[in-house]
Amino acid sequence: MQKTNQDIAKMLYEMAELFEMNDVPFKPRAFEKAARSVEVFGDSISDLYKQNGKLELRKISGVGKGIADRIVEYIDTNRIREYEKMKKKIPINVSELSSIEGVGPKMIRELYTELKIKNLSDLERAAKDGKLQTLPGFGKKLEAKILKGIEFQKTSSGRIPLGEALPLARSIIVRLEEKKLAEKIILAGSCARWKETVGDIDIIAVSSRPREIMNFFASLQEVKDVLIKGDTKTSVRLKIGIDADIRVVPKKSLGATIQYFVGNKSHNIALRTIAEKIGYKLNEYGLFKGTKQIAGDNEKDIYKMLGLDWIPWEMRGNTGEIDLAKKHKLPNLVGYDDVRGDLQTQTDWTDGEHSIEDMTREAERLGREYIAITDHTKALAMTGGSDEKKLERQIKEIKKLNNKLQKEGAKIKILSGAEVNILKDGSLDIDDKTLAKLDIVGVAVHSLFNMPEKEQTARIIRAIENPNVDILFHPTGRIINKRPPYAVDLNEIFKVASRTGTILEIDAHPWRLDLKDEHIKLAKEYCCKFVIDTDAHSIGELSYIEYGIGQARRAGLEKKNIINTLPLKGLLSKLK
DNA sequence: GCCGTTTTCGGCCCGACTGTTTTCAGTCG
Repeated sequence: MQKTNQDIAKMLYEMAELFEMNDVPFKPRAFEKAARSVEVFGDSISDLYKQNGKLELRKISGVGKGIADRIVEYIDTNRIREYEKMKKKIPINVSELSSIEGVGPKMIRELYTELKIKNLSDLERAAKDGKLQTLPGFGKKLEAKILKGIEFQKTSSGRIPLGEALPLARSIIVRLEEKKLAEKIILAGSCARWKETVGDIDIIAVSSRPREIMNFFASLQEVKDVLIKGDTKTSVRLKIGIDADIRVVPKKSLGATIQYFVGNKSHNIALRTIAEKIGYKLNEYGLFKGTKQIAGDNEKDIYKMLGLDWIPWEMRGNTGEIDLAKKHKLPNLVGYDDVRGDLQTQTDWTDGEHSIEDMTREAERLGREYIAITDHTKALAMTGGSDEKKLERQIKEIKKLNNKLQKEGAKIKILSGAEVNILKDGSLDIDDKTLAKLDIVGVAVHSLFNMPEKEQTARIIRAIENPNVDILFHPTGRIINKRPPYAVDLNEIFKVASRTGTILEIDAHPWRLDLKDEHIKLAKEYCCKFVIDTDAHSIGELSYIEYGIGQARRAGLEKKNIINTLPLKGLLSKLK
């Protein structure tokens, strides 16, 4: 089995913890840093090594000779001798134990040497038997905390989709604002970066009444447990299964705090390192020269003092954005108001909830200038998919509706389309004559998700080579936290899409977000064009567009890369 | 082990909070 970047990262993380347990200096940080880079690296590291050799691996930030050697050993032999040696000395399940809140490498070592605890069930038994509190440095509270952590881990799913976290975070913020305890409340963390899944919700407040905010936050109805409650910081566990943190800071530090809580860890470390090199110190209270704050009340000044352009929140992942900011080459990102129309929607003609007219009126209310109706086609029998005749009927119906709306003075225009199924051999389940009559033809895989990569890739390529096809819908088919993407060679797909002018969809539905950020980045390198649409099956889902724009911004897309930022006329000229 | 406006040696991000102990190490983000 080929090693994925995730596999490699996991191994490096585990080695970092083993070094830490053995009090090896500096190696833990080095391995952790390399693991983080590996985790977010765009291409397959196994492929990179096999195609271009070991030296290529040194291009991954934080990977030098030593770690490159170990990655190669892992890919080639499926094991790392040094890891196995350490593991033999301390034969315990480190990643399992350290996944418990409050349990770190030093405690794990203590637990093993004193009580021979090797895994989670050992730990649970010892805690329940009251053995932990007998150890030096441990006490009753710590034991109870560990038990709670184990209990939580059993019921928690880890990260939840942004589509669940963001509405919840926004609702908490609304209530904080209504309390009027703070001058300013800001949503930070991965929600602010529009990351597709969220591990915790971070909120920043500027207030002269921090105590009251801490109390109010800890008493929210969504809170299951209070983990930490201090003077300026409170951390709670939410019933939904993730944590939420709030931090109160003085106004003069607001920019620095936003910087600190929005950027991911890697981005922040990189910035602090830059600061240090030019004789400054950066923390969540500001940028300091000695003890003097030289920037901090707003973010732009901090970036400027570090010799960088201000970096949009979505891009802060230390994946090349800092270098672009240094060279003044950051992209001019597509804005949240730039998308003019929706190009994938389903109606009650198939599996959608609402009529074409209802969907159109809601789209107009949202400010869209056009909406494509793209109901499923016949191979998806369970959705009542359209055949050629039904599609012809729908085209007529849409014409009628367009006339009616125009008479009423509505600005929005309905486009006729379809979400056409790609069959096993790459042919489509609607004939070419009918496809040619539609304004928009999107194609998608809805069956045989488990085909081998080569066949799946060939299947999709044949479909997008059809001259009637405009868009490839949800190109990888993944459902976040539920269904993995099907095996497909995206490099090949993007190459062909670029050649045939097939537009790639960024499906904004928060359970899909397909293409995802790093795939968008890759497709951009092939000069592909994109569309951001909602895949809405009801009027409420038409507002999901912001999730897709968030992903596009994470990948550095500009307005010009996205065809539905064009007015209708311009858009139609780009379709086949 | 990594890295270089301190470039092949000598440093390595930084602060809040907790529990247990009484001055701080460990954990977390």
